[in-house]
Amino acid sequence: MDTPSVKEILHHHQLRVTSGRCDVIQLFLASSYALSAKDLENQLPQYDRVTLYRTLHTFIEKGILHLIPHDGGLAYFGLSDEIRQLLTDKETATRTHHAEHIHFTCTACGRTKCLPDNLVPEVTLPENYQTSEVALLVKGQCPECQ
Amino acid sequence: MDTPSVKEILHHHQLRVTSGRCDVIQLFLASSYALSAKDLENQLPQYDRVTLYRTLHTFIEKGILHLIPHDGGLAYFGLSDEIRQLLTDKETATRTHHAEHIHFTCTACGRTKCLPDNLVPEVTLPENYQTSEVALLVKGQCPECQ
DNA sequence: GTATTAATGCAACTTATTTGCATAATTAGT
DNA sequence: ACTAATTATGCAAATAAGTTGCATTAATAC
Repeated sequence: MDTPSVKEILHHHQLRVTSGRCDVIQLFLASSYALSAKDLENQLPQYDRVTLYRTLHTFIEKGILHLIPHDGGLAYFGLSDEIRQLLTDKETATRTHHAEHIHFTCTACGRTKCLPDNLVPEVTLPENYQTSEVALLVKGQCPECQ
Repeated sequence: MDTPSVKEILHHHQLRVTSGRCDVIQLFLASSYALSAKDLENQLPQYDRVTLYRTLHTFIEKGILHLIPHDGGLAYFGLSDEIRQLLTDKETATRTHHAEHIHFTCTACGRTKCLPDNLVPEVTLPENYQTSEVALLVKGQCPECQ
């Protein structure tokens, strides 16, 4: 059905290995851009909308995907850093893990990409605010659109 | 109907002065938190849903409001910095204008607040990415929830 | 291979947002 | 202030996004 490592990911999270879940993970791996539920529907029409929504929720809960902050009223998802590193570049898996991400949205093609999280700077907030997580969203033009 | 300065804002943007638009601006001024279309519906039930949606869109186009990046499937809006400064603290209107914002979402009460944009740090992106705008989203606990 | 448990698909529902069109209100020019 | 021109509003209805219940099917543990 699949490469062994995708199955491993599911096993490690106590999830049954189904073709739907494997296809969803593969799609995220292949796309390198953040995807919405709508994107999944379009690219995996063999599965019911409801199944895709439930898969997304399950993956969020298990930490396989994360929600990507976005301007409009559409939820976007991306592979969490741990998973991406496990499945693609095990060599670089030693780099430090922040709870922080940089997301880049191209104003030309509209796509959102997860960038390496190694350049998130320190943030200072007003008094009495406690920080638990920092998300950095950058808009501009991506390499493909220049 | 209103304080003169709200009317001025509408005039400056070539928008007709209507009670709906004034009430929406007043609501944003009063709330100090980001609001969704649903929030407007709840707090201004005298206006039709459609009117509120259209008002939000008009204000976005004119730069009176901005969309606030958000995790989930709901669009959130906040007064743009220019407007907020014009209407609330003209004394501090001399501070530098970035195209940058800090938004703070409290994990306890769920509300999102626009913070002063004076502490957005420099961001370095990979090669061939052009930055036009940086949005910084911080999650944690707000002063009221501690 | 069977029992157990979890995932899927379908139908229907709720919530979010948009569009068309007739009516009402605002503004510019007198 | 009065009328014409133009824009905003409300209503109805449509589309889009996301959810829930339940019966069926598939995956796993033994």
